[in-house]
Amino acid sequence: MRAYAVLMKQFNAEDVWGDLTMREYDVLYTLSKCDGPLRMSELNRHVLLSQPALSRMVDRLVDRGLVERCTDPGDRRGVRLSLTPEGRKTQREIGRPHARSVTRALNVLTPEELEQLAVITAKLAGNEEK
Amino acid sequence: MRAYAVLMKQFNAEDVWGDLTMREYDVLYTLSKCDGPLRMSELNRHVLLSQPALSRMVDRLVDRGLVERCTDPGDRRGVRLSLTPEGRKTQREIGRPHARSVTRALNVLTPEELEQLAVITAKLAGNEEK
DNA sequence: TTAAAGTAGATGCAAACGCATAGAACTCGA
DNA sequence: TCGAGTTCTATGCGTTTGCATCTACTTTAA
Repeated sequence: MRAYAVLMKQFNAEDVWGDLTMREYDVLYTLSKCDGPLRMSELNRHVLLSQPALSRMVDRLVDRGLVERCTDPGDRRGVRLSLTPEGRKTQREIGRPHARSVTRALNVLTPEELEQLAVITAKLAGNEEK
Repeated sequence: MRAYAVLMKQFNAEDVWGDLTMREYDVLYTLSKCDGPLRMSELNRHVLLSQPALSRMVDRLVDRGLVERCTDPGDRRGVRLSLTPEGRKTQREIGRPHARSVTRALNVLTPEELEQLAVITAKLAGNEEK
């Protein structure tokens, strides 16, 4: 957790975020990865935010033309979220320099350690239920 | 980051926090570790919060009698923060069950992986400057 | 078929956050 | 020793967050 705090502060201090917050970028990034529309609840699993907070954040991103929200035809109380072309563009523009920051931060690790970290985090993230 | 989000949501869902938030506990925990009074800025390095937010959070913890704030005699613009006995007690009461959650979460890792994780996070956290 | 229970997402509201900035204390060179 | 620059923490203010709750839709089972 200490490591996470340190890294996040570094990333946050990097001047690459344009007029997005890191959390907003996180949403755009997640949407850009799992292509195909995502459900609110799916997205919520990836982002460290409460469901109402995420709901309103998506509101704002929709208002700003970065995200599209359309009701799921299969389950009409659900929602399908996807990036607009504009949103995809924004994500890429910010993602590029951010990826460099991440690479730089991870440079202190040896290749074996990187590999180990990948395995470990996958295990931890996979352990979703108690 | 995915792993962090998953773990944090698990921990947050655990019903062990009493009337503290996780962030507040984080402050109490940090103070309990580095014994001897901490400076605001030191504390801020450990906690993922902006300086003003931390300042106000300490306000609240002082009001609630968990933390003590006295001006540093050596540098009179600075502040020395320490737990009150009450604060120490609260930290321990919450820390115990929380530690169990953490242990449980880390149980999916092998002892070697735990060791590797410790090394890796130490390296990442040590890399504070760009 | 239909009422009860369950699930997905939205909204009211008070509390907490971040940004910008202020104020007070220290430092250092002239 | 005095003023410019820096550092440490606090405060004003608009925005965002979380909790509780609500609405709307789906599922279950009688």
